[in-house]
Amino acid sequence: MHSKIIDKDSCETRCIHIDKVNKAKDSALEEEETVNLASFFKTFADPNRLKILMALEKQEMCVCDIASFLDISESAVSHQLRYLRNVKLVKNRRDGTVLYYRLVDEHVHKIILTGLEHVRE
Amino acid sequence: MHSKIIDKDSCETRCIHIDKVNKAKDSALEEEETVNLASFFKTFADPNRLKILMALEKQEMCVCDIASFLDISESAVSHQLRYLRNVKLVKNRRDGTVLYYRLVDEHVHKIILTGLEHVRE
DNA sequence: GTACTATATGAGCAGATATTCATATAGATA
DNA sequence: TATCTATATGAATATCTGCTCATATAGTAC
Repeated sequence: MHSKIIDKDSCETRCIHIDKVNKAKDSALEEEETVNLASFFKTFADPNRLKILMALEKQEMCVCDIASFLDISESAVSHQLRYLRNVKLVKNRRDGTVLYYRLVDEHVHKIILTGLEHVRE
Repeated sequence: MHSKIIDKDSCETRCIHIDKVNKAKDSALEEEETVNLASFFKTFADPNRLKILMALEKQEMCVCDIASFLDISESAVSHQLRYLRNVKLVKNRRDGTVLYYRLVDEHVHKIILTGLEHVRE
């Protein structure tokens, strides 16, 4: 079981359990899907972005409200909102010069809740 | 409703809807808990770490198996496994010189599944 | 003991990322 | 029209992150 097997596709790679490696490869997601999934989690991996998402779960807010809430610059908020817009987690509506942001994804709540379950042990 | 209100706690901050800001502050998590939550999501935000976690959902694997599976160096894998050990998502058992890694958290599966639901629309 | 194997670890580095700052733009008001 | 307000955006920067490389360590085999 511990026999050394050299993988034929990459001569550099040492591999003890080729059956395990093959099983992992067979059940793995497509590369693109994995990258997208990691990218999705990255959205929640920044404290300020996470705070914005959690705040927007309760109510729509404008840029300067969020800046005041987070105590960071409006520019920083605007950059984060662009990020969240790009990944299609928030949308905005305009009322005069004010832009009100809101969540547009029903998975956000579920993701955060599941994460909280872990953090709280 | 659009009256300009200056927040008394920070004179620099402009704030249009102080009621919304206060509501956001009231329902927000503790700073430490938010940071921990963001940190937890960061674990899933790297493609290689995510692949390791998904592979370990199926079976325990040793370092060189994972390196072969991901086609990255054993050192890189070892660093990522240390990361995952530190955040208490994996544990290992020793058999001679070989260390077999496995998942130790039941939330991993749920988090990944919920993320996948989103990525797949 | 020595030699070998599997893994761990620290330093260094290249690329990513979140913020700041200065400037631009869209809509409101006069 | 000009000016003000709320937000957007690009460039620059400082910090963070994941990898490589060299070295160390723990266990095995002799």
